[in-house]
Amino acid sequence: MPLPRGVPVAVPCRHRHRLASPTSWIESDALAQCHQVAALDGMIHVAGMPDLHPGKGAPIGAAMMSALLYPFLVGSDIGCGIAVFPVRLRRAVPERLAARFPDLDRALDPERDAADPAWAAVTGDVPAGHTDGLGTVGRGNHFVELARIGAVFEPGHASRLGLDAGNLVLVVHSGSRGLGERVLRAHTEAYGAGPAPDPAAYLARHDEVVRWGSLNRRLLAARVAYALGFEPAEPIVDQCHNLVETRDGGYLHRKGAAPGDGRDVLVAGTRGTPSYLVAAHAGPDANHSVAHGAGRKMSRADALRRGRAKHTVDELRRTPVGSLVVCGDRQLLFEEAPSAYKRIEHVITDLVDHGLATPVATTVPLVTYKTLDAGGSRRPDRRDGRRGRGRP
DNA sequence: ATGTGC
Repeated sequence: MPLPRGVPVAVPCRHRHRLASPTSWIESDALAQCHQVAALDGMIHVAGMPDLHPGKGAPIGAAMMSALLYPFLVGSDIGCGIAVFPVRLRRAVPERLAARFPDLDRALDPERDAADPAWAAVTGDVPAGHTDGLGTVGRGNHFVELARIGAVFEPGHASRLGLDAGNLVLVVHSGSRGLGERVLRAHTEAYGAGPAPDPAAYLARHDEVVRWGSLNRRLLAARVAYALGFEPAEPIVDQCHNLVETRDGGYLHRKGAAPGDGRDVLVAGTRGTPSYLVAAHAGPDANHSVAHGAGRKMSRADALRRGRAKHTVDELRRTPVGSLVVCGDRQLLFEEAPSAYKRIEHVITDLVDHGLATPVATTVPLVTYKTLDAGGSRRPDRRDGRRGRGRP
């Protein structure tokens, strides 16, 4: 089948270039990355989501359809996704619940933690036999969040999901904790950024990693459920936004783009603003995908520099919606500040305006767990908030 | 987003 080259980039956003206006802007760097990807051998169609932003070599917030499979387009965190679990708790006082959150930086050890009830989430074998890091949330933009259903836009749809205004949910955003990185590295060491000569072999390992990511989100939810005192349950939604799937005889790569073909997706806001549960109905123009979150507006370095000038640690740990952010790492707190992200409302408006999704309900944060660690080799606490590099 | 190196 002959395939076109140098295809156009469809960016379903109100604004196609970096703008000074506070709407969902698209950085020119990210757009340039889309055009680079569009020029790859075999590329058929590149769709940028409203949360598009620059990544390492490939854009984040993009769905890329190609006749050839390019592992680097999915990146190292294969299997990363967002799941939403029902929470049956009577009262939800953020301070009390934050204090009861389990340590999600510490892996569940099959031997030492053999008696932990959260293991019930594992039915069958652990994919790839990979028990390292099981039950940990990771870093970066990953989080585990107890939230309350806020606005309900589609009551019928929400009820079918078992959700009504005021209900509590647990939102889990986590990936494959190093396992996907191994799979990408194995390819990259042999073929660099080139396509997979044996797509089936890559896909076999990739699919295991995707299953591992989903299992780990269930484990995280189970750990939190037992610690907070409610029964673990199956997720209401669980969509992976870093993966490749076979479709129409080609390979659809999603990098920070959620499957949008008739599925329900949680589009993550920030640690301090609501997230949106949407019914996605994206067609071929958007490569059957929708945004996965608010999308970074600033690089981590910029967010750190500007955040330190603009925010105090206290105001980032107690947010405008009244939620608490459990984050021992001050640097991460600044990097992940709500002001480092686009406004989620604009991303959702863009999805709606382009007919890609219908908002069902919002989830409003109560407690967001990021990490208890103070961060790498950095010093745990410095008066001025500046980071030392390494210990004395 | 990582594990790893300064």
